[in-house]
Amino acid sequence: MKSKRQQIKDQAAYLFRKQGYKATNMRQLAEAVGVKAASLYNHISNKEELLQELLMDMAHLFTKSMSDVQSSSLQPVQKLERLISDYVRYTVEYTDAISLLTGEWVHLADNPKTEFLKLRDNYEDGFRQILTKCIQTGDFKKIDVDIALFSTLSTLRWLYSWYSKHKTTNPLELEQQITQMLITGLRK
Amino acid sequence: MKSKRQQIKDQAAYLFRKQGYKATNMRQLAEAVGVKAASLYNHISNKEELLQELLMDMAHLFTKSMSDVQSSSLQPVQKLERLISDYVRYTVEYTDAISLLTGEWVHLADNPKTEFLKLRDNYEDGFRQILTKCIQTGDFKKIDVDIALFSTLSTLRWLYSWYSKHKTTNPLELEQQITQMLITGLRK
DNA sequence: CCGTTTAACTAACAATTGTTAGTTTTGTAC
DNA sequence: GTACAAAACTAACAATTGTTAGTTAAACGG
Repeated sequence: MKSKRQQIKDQAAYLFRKQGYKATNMRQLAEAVGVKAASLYNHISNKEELLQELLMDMAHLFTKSMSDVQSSSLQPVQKLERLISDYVRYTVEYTDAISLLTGEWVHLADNPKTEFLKLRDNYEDGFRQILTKCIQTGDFKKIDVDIALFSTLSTLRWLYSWYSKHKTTNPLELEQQITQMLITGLRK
Repeated sequence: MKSKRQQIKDQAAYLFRKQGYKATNMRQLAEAVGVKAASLYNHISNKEELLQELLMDMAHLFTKSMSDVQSSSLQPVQKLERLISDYVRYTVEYTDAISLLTGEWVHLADNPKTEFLKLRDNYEDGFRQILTKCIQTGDFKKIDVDIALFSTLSTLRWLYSWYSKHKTTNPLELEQQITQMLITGLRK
């Protein structure tokens, strides 16, 4: 059974996603949890802590994914496929929290914001290095690596919204379709 | 010279993008315009009107782009290329306002929200029809059309954030790189 | 049972919010 | 220069916000 704290975080993720962090107030959150607003403070210290933890939980997930892939002995293209696979899995499992990565981090205070963006940048850098390797080995064409990085990450970052509308698709097939789309493109 | 109303809208777009609609207050907006908060109401009727107009201006831009392409006699693949080209142009010209399309529409009241989403859905439908045509003609492989649509639109919708970091790239080259990335993929 | 901790409640606070009323200044047409 | 409209200002409002204080009820170990 889930701790009250986790229940609060889950509801917060749901509401922050649907309405945005700033537009969600503690009374709404409390009602969703089934409690009065003041009672929330027996389990959390303040509103921003919720956003902070939700975002950081996800950021650490991706940091782990990246460092696992980096320290593996896979080929560059396989590394890329593994990153995509992880991303799809996380999106399916933590749809609400993942959705916050897109825009809600701007509401973090300076310190946690900096920390969050550092992790985000590290992830992007790791991704870029792997893409670069894929080009060097000749597996990928000599496309602008920043464009490739941007297009790939965009697709992955929007995945949660797509998944919300197509929950039926099974994750494995989804992952394969996306990988194929990104790697071989649209043209026959 | 720009009207005061337009100046207010421009600053609103900038602040809404940077901080979010809910996190931006009328006193901040007023200061950015160089005026006291109450004076804004000589030019606008309320805060939400600003968000509404910013979003609707963009939505109508895309609606126009789509209907122009649809009524043209271009080949399906050329139609797609034209849509991408328009999207890049708009992104470069209206970066701030375009960025609001991503997440800030949730703060619209029910009525304008419905209207906005209708236009958005129409655009997506038009896009899907063109992609379907590209597959039927044999120009594109038989990929899941919803995946192709989703991946393409994701890349376009995130473009504003990429452009903000790479303002140096000229739009035409950007458009060509993105088109190539989407259509021929990464693999050599 | 009892004593202690945990977690719920009510009530209220200080701050911030969008907006309005009323007034003064600025600009323009004659 | 006077009259009128446009647009700025000051001051204040009602509502909403996150959070705290103080208190009561539930849960639990001995």
